[in-house]
Amino acid sequence: MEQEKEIIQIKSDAPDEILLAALKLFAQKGYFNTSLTDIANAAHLTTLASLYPHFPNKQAIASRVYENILDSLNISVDDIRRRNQKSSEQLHGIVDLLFKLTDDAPYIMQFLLTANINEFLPTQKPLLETPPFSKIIKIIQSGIKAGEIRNIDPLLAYGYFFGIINTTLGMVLSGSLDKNANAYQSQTWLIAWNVIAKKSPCF
Amino acid sequence: MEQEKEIIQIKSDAPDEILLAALKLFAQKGYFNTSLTDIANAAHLTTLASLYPHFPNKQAIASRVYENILDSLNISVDDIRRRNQKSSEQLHGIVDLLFKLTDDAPYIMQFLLTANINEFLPTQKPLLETPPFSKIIKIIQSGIKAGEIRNIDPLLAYGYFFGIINTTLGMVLSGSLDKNANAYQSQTWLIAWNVIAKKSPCF
DNA sequence: GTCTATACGCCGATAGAC
DNA sequence: GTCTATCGGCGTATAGAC
Repeated sequence: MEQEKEIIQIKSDAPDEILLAALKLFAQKGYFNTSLTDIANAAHLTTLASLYPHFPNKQAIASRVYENILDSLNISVDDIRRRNQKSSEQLHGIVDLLFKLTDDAPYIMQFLLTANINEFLPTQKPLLETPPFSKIIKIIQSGIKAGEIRNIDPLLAYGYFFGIINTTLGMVLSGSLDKNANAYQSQTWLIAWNVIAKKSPCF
Repeated sequence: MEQEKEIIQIKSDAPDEILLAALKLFAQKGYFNTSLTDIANAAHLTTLASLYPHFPNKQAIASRVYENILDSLNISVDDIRRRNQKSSEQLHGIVDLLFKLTDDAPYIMQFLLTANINEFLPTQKPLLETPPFSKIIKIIQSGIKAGEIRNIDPLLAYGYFFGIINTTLGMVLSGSLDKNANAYQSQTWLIAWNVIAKKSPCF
């Protein structure tokens, strides 16, 4: 997937071809069903031994995949926050990004949404404590302060909002929903936003 | 967890002690991080060899765990449908069940919500195609026909509704939300229902 | 049905030539 | 940096006594 490569801004030298192959396999089959031989082959190497000059072990590969995705997300979130003032606009930008990623870089979203990262990277922080996601929590907190978002526990608001978004995207990725993510975006955004918005007629 | 035992109505002979131990370990560490030795020890056997008179292999253990949970859920869903007429009441009953399970039988919910079952049971049907869950879809379809639920793709409605419910429960199970599930139930039900209800002031 | 002992295979990892 | 060859270990599974 060429898009994946661009989106997580990887150059095309050997270690990054490895990371891309690993991402794809981890997303498709899961970490434990993916052997180093699988990764080597997918990265056009004839043997797993060729991985070791680039990475010390299997976990390190998964770690780099994870960190690259988080770094890229973090940059995007920063960009979105800079370009937009209101929390609603910032959240809309993030939703837009996630829907685009689902259609253009499905492996990234599959890895983020369905892999249980702490099962194979027990030392890594859980998603919610990483920079991009704690920034999203901050956006919600700002929205509450500014009176845009209802005054509930920000984490609960996060759960409601991204529960809707992520489950929808997960069903697109798994094929349960048969159109691409883009087809559901405006409708899903509206519903998710109304769930947490203060001015919503809902509550 | 004694509750787990009752809820999935397992008798306490040897094979079921094995299943209970396996459920707990699969939920906590994941299928691939759980060895047969782990399961044997947790089930008070001194060696993994003692598992084999009861189950032919590791997959079979996981399969039985999965099937027992689904059977129990299926019975509960049938019961809820029998006792309630309106789709709203039936969904409320199911939400009630899921919140109770989260507090009383967390391993069951963890297994259902966070395990990627098809990664280690590739031959089993995905959750949404199993009897209890296809019945939930039917409840939503009935609600649409009856005018209780908005006229959208039932699968999308399922995603919105259970996106909110399941994500909330997942955050309780992971500790991201610090109270027990019961503390969030009424609020979360109201929001999830309003998202799909036709008469909601939302839409 | 539960144990001891053991076989077997796969996979992660290393050594060393080129 | 990529290869061939090989090691070591863990985890699944089996044989067979009791």
